[in-house]
Amino acid sequence: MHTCDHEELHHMATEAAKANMPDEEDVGRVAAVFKAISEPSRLKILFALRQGEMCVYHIVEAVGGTQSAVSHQLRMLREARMIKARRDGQNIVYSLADEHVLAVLELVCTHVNCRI
Amino acid sequence: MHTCDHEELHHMATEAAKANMPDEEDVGRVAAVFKAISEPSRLKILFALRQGEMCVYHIVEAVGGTQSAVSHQLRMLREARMIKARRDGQNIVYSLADEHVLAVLELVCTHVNCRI
DNA sequence: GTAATATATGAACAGTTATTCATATATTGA
DNA sequence: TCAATATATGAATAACTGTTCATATATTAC
Repeated sequence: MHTCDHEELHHMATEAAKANMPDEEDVGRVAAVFKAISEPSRLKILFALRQGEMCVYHIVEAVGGTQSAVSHQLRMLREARMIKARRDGQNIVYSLADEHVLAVLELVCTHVNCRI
Repeated sequence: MHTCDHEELHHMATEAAKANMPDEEDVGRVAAVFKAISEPSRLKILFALRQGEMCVYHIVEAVGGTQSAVSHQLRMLREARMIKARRDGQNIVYSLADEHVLAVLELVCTHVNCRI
């Protein structure tokens, strides 16, 4: 049996934690969002799109890498609803999905002392 | 040569994006934070610690899994400065690192329509 | 000192993921 | 219709990551 100095306090926290734990599905959806923006290559795309909407060719120019790789990454960001796409003639134009995206980026940049 | 309807506008965005892109090291540090909280198992630990500080044994109780797995996860969260640790006798007591952590969680939960 | 408890860690394996390559789809202009 | 351009995608592979198992470290009680 486990004991620690703050046994009762911690045990109450444990019970509360279990009671207030989001269900597996919600945890998974939140994790998926973080996973989408946890790779440097995808993160760069988000940083680039702070400047406004861009088509794929220009995103490739801004962040580097091949068209194919960027396209795969764009799909993941789109599926996580971090960016949105619209067609404009031959081009697909991407932009940040909503204000949450920028807010999260800014929060974490502050957290790691990175000025953006 | 690439062309699109908003050629000049996009090109300016591309140039601005390159100019304002954080350097590789900063991108990496931001990505590392998101990576740390992009696994359901680690995310659950953060959700659990919303209730207050807990020692490892109680975290294991709250989130499930083995002591070893949880311990590995705790290390990653600690290295990403999402949680902090203090020793209390035989126990190591963990808690959320600062207010940013909760703020980021709440933002993303809102984003995916998950009430926490 | 030893035993017991709490936590951490290294190595190995299994599962996941990012990139590359080749190719497919969609749009435009002729 | 066909050619050119822009973007997307399936499959394969290489790199990465999470978990498990065994073991190590640190603290307390005796």
